Amino acid sequence: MRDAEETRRRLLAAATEEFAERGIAGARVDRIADAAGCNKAMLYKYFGNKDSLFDTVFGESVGRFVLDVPVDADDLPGYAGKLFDRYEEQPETLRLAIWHRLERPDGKWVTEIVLANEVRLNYLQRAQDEGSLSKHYTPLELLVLIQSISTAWATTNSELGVRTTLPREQRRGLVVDAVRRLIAED
Amino acid sequence: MRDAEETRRRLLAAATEEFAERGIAGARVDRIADAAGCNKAMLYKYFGNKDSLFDTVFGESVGRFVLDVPVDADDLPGYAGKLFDRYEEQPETLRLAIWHRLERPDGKWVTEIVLANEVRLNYLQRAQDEGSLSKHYTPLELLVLIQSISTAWATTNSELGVRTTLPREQRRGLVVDAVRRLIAED
DNA sequence: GTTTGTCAACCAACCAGTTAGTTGCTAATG
DNA sequence: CATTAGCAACTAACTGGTTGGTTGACAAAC
Repeated sequence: MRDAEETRRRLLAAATEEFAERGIAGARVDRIADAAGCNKAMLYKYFGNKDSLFDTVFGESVGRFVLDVPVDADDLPGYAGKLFDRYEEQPETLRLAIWHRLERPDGKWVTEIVLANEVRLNYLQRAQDEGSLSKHYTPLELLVLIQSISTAWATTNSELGVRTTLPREQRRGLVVDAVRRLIAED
Repeated sequence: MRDAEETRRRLLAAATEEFAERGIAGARVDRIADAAGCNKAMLYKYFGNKDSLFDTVFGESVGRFVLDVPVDADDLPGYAGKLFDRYEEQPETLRLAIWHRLERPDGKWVTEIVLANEVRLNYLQRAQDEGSLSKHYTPLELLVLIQSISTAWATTNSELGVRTTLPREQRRGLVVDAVRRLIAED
């Protein structure tokens, strides 16, 4: 106890879980403080208010994600597979991103995402210039396609009930195969 | 005034807009009643409570969607294009579906979706049996892929800033082309 | 007169954010 | 070493406003 850094970390962890599960409007500040085993006033001291707490949570989440899954322009199917793995293992990242998109329509751009996108686009552009990557799609189009395909299973409505019927390895296989097909030279 | 059916319809329309924009937790019952030009009491009389109002809104939304965009197993790229058009023209449907998935984790299955999926899967299966559709992917896999690709632009983070830079026809073209590539016989 | 639709006012619970006061650590002082 | 002043970490209790949901009085239609 009485360790500011540690308290801050516990609050952030609790907030990540709460926001990922319930979103901004659904999250309860009291629940976060309780889960972190400390008082609400600490939360306001360290993070200002609910909204900026979410911003911090989301920023850190994106930061971790970018570090964990660097783009590999010379093996996009493999890159898509790694994205899939990451979304399977840490679904909070994706949930936070979706909450952010839905609940912050006019929200300013998150610098972490802007930078990550620039880096990715540059890599893809270079790979195309070097001839190691098909030019059928532009870098932007590729990014959009890979992003959506790697999250395809996670964003499918539960009524398809696939999470139980199809094993993870098979779902991963689809993601990798689809991206391979898209960038295949004909 | 004094038209029960009309009042109900106005409430439903207002609720659709409110829920699509703010989700279940973020929606405000008073705002819905105000926007419908009637009193909160009517809302509770017709729909019971906030949650079941959302259920009604979502069910009707899915129903309309299914009627508007019937599956065409013999022209999946065209089908994906029509899905894309529908998501562009009436984004509420997709937003409601996402809110539903996020805020109703343990929610029972929506019968409208279950039925629609069965129909779609059957069509795809039949097309494969008849030989008019590639068997590279299973019907389920095809459905998941088409779904995710047709919503790719709508679910991309705003930081790519594509909504302004790329014209709609070009974004549509990507969706159609990607599906065409996926089901092409090699 | 009875049924049905409408509404303002109301309520208890809840919620984000604040405040005034307490606790425990540390380091300067003697 | 013992005392204590200062300060950051922490807390319980409170506040002002909001929210989902209800009620009872009234009005229109039949």
